[in-house]
Amino acid sequence: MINTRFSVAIHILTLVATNSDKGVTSNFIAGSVNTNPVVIRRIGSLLKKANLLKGGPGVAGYSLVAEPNKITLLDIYRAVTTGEELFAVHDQPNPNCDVGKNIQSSLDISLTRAQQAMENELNKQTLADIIQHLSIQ
Amino acid sequence: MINTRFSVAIHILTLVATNSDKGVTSNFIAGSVNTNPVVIRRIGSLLKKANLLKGGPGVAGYSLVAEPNKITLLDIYRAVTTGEELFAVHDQPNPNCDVGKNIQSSLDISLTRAQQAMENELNKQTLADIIQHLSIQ
DNA sequence: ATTTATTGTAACCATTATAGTTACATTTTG
DNA sequence: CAAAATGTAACTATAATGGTTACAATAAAT
Repeated sequence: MINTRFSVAIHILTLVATNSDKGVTSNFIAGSVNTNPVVIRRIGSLLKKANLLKGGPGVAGYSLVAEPNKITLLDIYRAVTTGEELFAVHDQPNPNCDVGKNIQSSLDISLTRAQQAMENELNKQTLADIIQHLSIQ
Repeated sequence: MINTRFSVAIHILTLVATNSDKGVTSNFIAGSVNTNPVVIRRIGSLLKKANLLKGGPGVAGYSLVAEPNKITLLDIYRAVTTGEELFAVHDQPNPNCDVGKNIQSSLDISLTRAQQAMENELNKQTLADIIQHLSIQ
């Protein structure tokens, strides 16, 4: 299971997008996510490195760098999973076995396709879609 | 990152498929995967519950229930991730916040699509594809 | 029948990841 | 200068993961 940083990151960006009038502080966000403000700042830090969020020490609250319909879920996913693979593959299969010798590259072909398919779908959806789904419950 | 049980499960089934003459024991498999036989038997147990493998106490080695081209990677994925979601969502968002109140169902819509896309791709690939990739390195 | 080899599973352990927390330096605003 | 934020290091508790030992249960071979 992929950890909650991705869903929390989406939550953060959604709050910033829908409260652009107020100062959306880590404290405010933590109250909505129901966690500690440091957890928010930690993920906020990743989102800033990915150029999705603005803000900094002294500045009260975060703001978006781009419009919600320009921020894809893939952008957010990549921000919080900095380049890691979706599927782990076991380390040291036996090189003296025909299967062990080649299984990693064989797995790589298939698992990369699955990851690609997921990322393609994330790339079709934006923060604006998330916001829209909020209202039509 | 998804744990190595999935890739080890594929490795196990590949060995069983390509060594149907010999008795493919947990010991033999462990030597190829490079782990402890109990780890293999543990995953083997899941694959038996999913009706992908045959074998049992007293019987030396495992054998396949179906032909490799009838076993999809999705079958294997489902066997080792017994029904759990791909993406974790944080637990208790604040119900007194418009975003917190609805974010879980909004996330569910989007993340389910991404999981579906991945599973659709896994469903297109079979154990036979894995075996074929082994030889064309 | 007895021996042998094997699987199934419980129990335990070490390592790692995760999320929460405290503390404090840094920075901007007023 | 004071107040209010953020950034980040450091520490903690909890849980997941994979490895290991141990042993009961089973089937095959002799």
